[in-house]
Amino acid sequence: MRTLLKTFKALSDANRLRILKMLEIRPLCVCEIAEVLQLANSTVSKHLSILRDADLILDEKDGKWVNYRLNTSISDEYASKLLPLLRTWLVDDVTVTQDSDKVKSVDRNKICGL
Amino acid sequence: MRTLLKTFKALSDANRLRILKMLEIRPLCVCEIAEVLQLANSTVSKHLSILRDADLILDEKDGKWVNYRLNTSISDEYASKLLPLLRTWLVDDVTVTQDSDKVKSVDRNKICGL
DNA sequence: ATTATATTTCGCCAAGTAACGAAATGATGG
DNA sequence: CCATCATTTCGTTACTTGGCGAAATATAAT
Repeated sequence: MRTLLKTFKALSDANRLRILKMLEIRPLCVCEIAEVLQLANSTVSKHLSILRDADLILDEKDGKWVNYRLNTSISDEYASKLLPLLRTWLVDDVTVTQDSDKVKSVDRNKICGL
Repeated sequence: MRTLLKTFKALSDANRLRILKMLEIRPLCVCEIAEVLQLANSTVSKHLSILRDADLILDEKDGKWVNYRLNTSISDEYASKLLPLLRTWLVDDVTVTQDSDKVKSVDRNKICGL
């Protein structure tokens, strides 16, 4: 129950859903996500830790960056069922499609060092 | 997005998950649920309205009672996918199985008029 | 009609959550 | 080693949420 609740709570925030939909395109680092969502890096970092605690995403160090990507492990009871569903949802959502466009053009080397 | 968020938020509370699992057994009225969960009727009524707003359950007047039951409509985008998943989850949860036992023995004519 | 019962709505309080900036942490590159 | 940059953690603030009891609503029974 505890784990399932953690998962649903993680999915109960608009910015976290936007992050998950962005990660369907490709892995992203904190500052790329912060740029697209127009949120402080610390806020995005918090959202990512909540998604990671719910086993919805995984993190991977890559030099000075941390890449976050969807957890596609089929052994995970909840993520393996919910993430594929989410992939079929919000496909026509205006905000989500705008985010996707931004993700495709964003470059971490340009935006992070502001 | 708004609708999906409403659905996930509705699923993000332990008592509401317990209610949904109880409704897998049979339709229930407010006071039966309140008896099993040991919560005030007004609290249960609030939970039920949240689940109803998320289209996860339906209500049906039955004399002085209101019966709540799972929304099994296959046309509902989110409920039709999430409720079947939930049915496969929490099957071994101690609290949920205890609730199920209580649901099978509870009688609205005995407990409601306290 | 009046009383009783089931449910909903309202107002309140305590606990949890999302946001930010500032400070702390960890890794890179001179 | 030292400076830089990405990320995380911390402290604060505003808002949301879940709980209750009391009052309001609606139906049933006398």
